[in-house]
Amino acid sequence: MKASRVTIKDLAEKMNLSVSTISRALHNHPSIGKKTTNEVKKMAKKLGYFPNSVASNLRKNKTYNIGVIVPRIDIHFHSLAISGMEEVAYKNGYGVTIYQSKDSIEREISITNILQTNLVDGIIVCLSLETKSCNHFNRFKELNIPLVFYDRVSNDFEASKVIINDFEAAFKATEHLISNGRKKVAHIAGHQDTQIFKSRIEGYKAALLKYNLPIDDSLIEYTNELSYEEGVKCAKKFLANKTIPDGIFCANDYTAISSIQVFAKAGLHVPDDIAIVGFSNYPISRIIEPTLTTIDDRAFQMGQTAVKLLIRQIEEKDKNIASETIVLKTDLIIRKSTSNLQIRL
Amino acid sequence: MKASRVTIKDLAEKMNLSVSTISRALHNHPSIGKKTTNEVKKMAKKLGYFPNSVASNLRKNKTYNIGVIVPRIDIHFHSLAISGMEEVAYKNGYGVTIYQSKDSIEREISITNILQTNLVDGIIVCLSLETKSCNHFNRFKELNIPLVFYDRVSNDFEASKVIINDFEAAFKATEHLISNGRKKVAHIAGHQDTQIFKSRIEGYKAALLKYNLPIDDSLIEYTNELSYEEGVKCAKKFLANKTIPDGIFCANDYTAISSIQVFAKAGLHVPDDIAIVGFSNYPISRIIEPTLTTIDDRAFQMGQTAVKLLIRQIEEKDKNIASETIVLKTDLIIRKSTSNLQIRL
DNA sequence: AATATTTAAACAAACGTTTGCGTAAATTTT
DNA sequence: AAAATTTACGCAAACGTTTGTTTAAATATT
Repeated sequence: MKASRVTIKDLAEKMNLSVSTISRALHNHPSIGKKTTNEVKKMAKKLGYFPNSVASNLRKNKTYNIGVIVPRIDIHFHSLAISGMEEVAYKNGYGVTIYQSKDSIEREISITNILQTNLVDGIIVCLSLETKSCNHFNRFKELNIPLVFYDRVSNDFEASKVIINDFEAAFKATEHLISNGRKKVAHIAGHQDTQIFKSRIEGYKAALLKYNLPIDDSLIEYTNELSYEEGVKCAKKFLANKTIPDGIFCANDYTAISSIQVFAKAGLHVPDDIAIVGFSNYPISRIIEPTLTTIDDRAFQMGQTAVKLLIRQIEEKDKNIASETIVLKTDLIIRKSTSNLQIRL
Repeated sequence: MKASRVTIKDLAEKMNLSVSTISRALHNHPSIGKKTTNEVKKMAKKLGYFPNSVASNLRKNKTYNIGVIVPRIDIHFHSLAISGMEEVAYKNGYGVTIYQSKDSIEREISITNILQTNLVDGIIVCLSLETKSCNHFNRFKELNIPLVFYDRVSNDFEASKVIINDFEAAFKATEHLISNGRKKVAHIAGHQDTQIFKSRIEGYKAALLKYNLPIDDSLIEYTNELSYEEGVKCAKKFLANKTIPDGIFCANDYTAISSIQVFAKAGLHVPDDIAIVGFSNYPISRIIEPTLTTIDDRAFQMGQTAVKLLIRQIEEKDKNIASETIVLKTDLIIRKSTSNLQIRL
């Protein structure tokens, strides 16, 4: 029943020292004698003392806690990113508290309220799909709480950002298809309110342009969520098209996989008849048959980088570090869904 | 530069009231007049007051924070579970701070230290693979901090637990294969130091026993991590076996999928020649061809339930609630990898 | 030996809340 | 109209640290 923790005060009484001496001893403060310091530490261990970080936080006005807002945790991209965040945070003595916006702006705002009362040292955000304005993040500037965006970032809000070059990645992916001999390259696009999907379609178009291929609107299908099911629909539309594509660049892996399956079922061969490129390098992409050529979107590294940036801003707050945007290199991972070495069975 | 927050004290001075009155007004305490209460709230809003939860936490000795230790965040099972946790926690005004043990006992212990100093209100743990003893959790009993295990739990440590009935699920899965007419049912097993994988193999054996089928050791393959690659190896061993199985119950989806692929490549038809059941109902299981019959392991619900249990214990701490073990119902999701309605092409 | 300096520790305030207790003023009861 | 009760608020301590300032003792300097 006696669940009361051992405090510095307890140690002080036990050792006939003042609380300040105990506190300093535990932190190796030079003005405390070696002998006392060691004795204090020994006694602390003996009594099972653990610092109360809440008290320390209050006094120091610092929590060593990072608030993270993600759309959903169970999306592989985000869970990987969070894993990267946790890793770097842990190494630096920070904890990460996770909140899901579930792509709702209302919830995103509500979470910012929580973060504000919780006195987090810094914030990492991947914006919800519904977020148009970032006004609800303004207060963190006033409060001098650093904020780093990753993946879905705001162009209007000045803050550090970690992104990949979606344009370039999409360009590379499309170029890969073209250099593979494909002339009718289609695209399954994401929601155009989101910058990253806009960039991907632009990269796609730029690649067509560069190689003097026409931009054919009937070869572009738009989806809301890039779900597997939507991918099936898009692929079927392509199948029913006047000009059936011989290559598809899909804005994510799920739609790429459904495309593979739809076309295979229709009797077309992937990649011989139609080559397919996805985006994200989800685990499934190396398992599906044929294995899927895709863009590695560096989720883990994105998380790591976001926290590194954030911690630097937290710990050099006085220096008023300028925000920076870090663009991670993406890789095109070439697998069998575009490999022209594959021999038709 | 002036990044100082508005405090209760500021409000008090501004309104010529005492801090205690402000505090009470903000909490709708009955002993503060309606008028004052409203005025205080209005002023709080006007000045942009946000409570400092750290101060409140210190005073109330409660953080509304739940510490979660998972092996890895980017494993789909855990990210789903965490999503469930976050959902319930959020609804109840709690935050979840996530730590990855990375299946290392050393790290798990180190995290418990952090949680102890952080004064979390409760803890949720899925044990690391290396964890043999739970002594490092004992202190939370002394500190009266509730702890709930999920999935990988300890039998020796008295605490609330949320699990599925792995034995029963494995039994169901195997029984399904048998009732499908399979006589030579194999099993790809996980590491036998982990209870859940032990239970699964036992359920498998019990089903064989019930239907008077022999337990053939050559039809059981053990893996360390149930990885896709290991699954490939196991499936190939089965292929090279004297008696090639006509059904496999795999302890997870990845090995099930590699089995599907290995057997298909070998010219066998799934499910006609060999039927395959997985475990977990990963997203990939409804995408792979043939779609995979599998056990839904209720990851999301497990997370929800764990937090519900935990919060109950936190909020009724004085009542000294007895620990309970909740066993979630699993579902066998029948798909094409075991469907005998499938016609051989 | 008197003074100056260094060393080691104590004092006390502060961080922003919450909350038990006390107390005027307002209201009700007799 | 005096006493009892209720209403509305203030006082002050407490939560467990951290840290600027002070102080006493020990050592070094003249």
